[in-house]
Amino acid sequence: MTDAVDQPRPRRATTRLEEVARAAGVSKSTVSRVINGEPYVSTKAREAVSQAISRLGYSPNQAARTLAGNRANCIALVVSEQGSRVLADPFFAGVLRGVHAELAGRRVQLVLMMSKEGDEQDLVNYLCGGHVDGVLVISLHGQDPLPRVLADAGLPTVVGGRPLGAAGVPYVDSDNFNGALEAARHLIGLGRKKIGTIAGPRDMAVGMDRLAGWKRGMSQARVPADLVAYGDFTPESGATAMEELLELDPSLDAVFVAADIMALGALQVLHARGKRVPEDVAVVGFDDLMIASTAVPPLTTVRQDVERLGRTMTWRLMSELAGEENLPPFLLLPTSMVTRVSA
Amino acid sequence: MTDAVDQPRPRRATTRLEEVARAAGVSKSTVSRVINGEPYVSTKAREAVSQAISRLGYSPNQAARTLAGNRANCIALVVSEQGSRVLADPFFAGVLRGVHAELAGRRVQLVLMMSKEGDEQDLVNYLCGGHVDGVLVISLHGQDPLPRVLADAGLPTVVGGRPLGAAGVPYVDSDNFNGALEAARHLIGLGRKKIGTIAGPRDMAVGMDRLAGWKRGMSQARVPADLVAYGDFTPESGATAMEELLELDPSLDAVFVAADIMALGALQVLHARGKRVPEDVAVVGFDDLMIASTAVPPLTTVRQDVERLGRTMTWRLMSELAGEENLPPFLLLPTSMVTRVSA
DNA sequence: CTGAAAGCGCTTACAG
DNA sequence: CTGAAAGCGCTTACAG
Repeated sequence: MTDAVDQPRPRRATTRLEEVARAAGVSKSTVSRVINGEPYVSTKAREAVSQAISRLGYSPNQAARTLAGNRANCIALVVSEQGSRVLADPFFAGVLRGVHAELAGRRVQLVLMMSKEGDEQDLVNYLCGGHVDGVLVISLHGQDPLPRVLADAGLPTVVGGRPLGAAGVPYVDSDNFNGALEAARHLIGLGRKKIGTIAGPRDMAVGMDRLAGWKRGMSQARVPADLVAYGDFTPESGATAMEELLELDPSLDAVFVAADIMALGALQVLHARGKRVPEDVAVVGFDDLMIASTAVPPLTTVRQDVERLGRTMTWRLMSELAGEENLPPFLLLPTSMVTRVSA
Repeated sequence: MTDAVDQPRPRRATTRLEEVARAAGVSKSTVSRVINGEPYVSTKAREAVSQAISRLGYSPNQAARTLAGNRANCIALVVSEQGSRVLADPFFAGVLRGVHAELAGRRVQLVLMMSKEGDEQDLVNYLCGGHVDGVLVISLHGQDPLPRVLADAGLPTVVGGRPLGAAGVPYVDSDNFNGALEAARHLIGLGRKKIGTIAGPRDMAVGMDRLAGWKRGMSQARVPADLVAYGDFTPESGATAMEELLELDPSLDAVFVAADIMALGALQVLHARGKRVPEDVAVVGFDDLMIASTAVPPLTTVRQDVERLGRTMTWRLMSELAGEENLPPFLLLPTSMVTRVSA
């Protein structure tokens, strides 16, 4: 049970606030005020403290700050274990980079947690136990009530991707609907007549929204939208779905694949079936992963800015923590078509 | 400067150890002992406490534990910003998954930090300030002295990938040398005569070791090893390097690419030049990323188990923190050839 | 603008 | 095996 860190190591010799106070010739209170950027400190005191801090290489003890200040100076990024395997690594890494970029300069640490099937209660206990000031949640599946639970507990929470099971909790998402709509238009503009789609999972908002956008684009142009197969954001599922579509309609001449990673599998099947891309079948992906540009042929795709998603989530959360009001309940980030060779 | 979390929010109403003690009819000391799995507690007391804990949904305040116990129950994963962009996302995500898997069940949190050019001192101050019990470092470049500095400060540190600038600091790495050697043998076994390589950066151990392994494999078979071009673990650099090799020797009939991600670029160039893979040119990659199997043609590659790398690093660090002795100074994880179509 | 003092919620010798 | 008490290093009213 308690595997933690067993060894009772000796107290590390680190400079404390008291020593800074002594060196600067002021009280601990004043040092604390300087550290926390409070306004009512004389310039003289402020400078003396700053100098002492850098001379002594002082770094405040976070545990003490948290305990005394009732503020963790720390936010959590929660990823559903399942999700991290599926929605794929590039997504996760991109969000993480954005979160970090936005956190830079703020004195806030990021704790990473993965929610495992069965551990939910522990996770909620921990998060609501005052260890973090707020939570960022990504890779939600189905009707996962986690964000709802956290928000109800009064913990500021921002979700990445529209949460299906937690309406009302603030979220940031790429504009999947319009991105997919644009993809459909692009294909239609190319003069394609038999346009299919490989959609994402039916229990994820990202799957639903991209499918809905594609359907809207098709219906706006009065093109039938009945060539639909589903995948789960893996290349294998993309391959299988492509085979299904080809079976449904061998004369299909275009396909919108709701994720680049599935498009890879689809391209492989088209290649194996002797279909030339884009001559016989035009293909549009979604995401614009690094691999889209090196696919054979280079993949035309709908770009979403995952790093910006991470930045925006973090900004939204930090704004709330700073007490800002009238924050938007959700934010939709624009996508853009990247035209390469496949369509 | 102090952007932190501004709002002085009301103290969250959370159960404390004292309430658990009262509910269980014992002292705070005894509750603490149960929580920390100490031996000298009567079964009766232990059970009463356990029940009270789960009934009250108690979760210990980590800040208080850290402050009182001089133990952070927290380790840091430090990624060099530059590295995270280059050595690529799948690597990072895989390591992270392994770290988390190994941490599961231990009461240790993971704090993620990215080291930025210029921030080194802040980072070192923070890490050495007692906020974490140990550090995992990945994606090191060149002669980065960070691990050396941390280790010298007495902070248990484990590096992922052989650290060039910090000899003596414990590390875990894939056996890049032997993996590359095997790749060379595979190509030679196929009867190829003009075998080139696209190596990784010259300032990274992973680049050096894979190049050295390939050279050894070539020299063991008395095949000249002079067809070498360098890339930086991006598809673009792989493409450029492939062009260089083709220029060096148009009759080249095989290439070992030191990373799948570069192999993607190389395949693209071969395709554009009308070279059939594997008929005209056999290609072997390294890593076995998800995209290797969906490359056109599916890529034969040297598999490294990145998740296991993360697990092993974590195990090594936690073992040290637990006071275990005679731990290995470094660990090399085996790689394996995955034969697909490209070679 | 500044300082003395209380208190955050735990752990840890110490005494029993 | 158990409990009372001190103390970890900060922040925060409070009084000046």
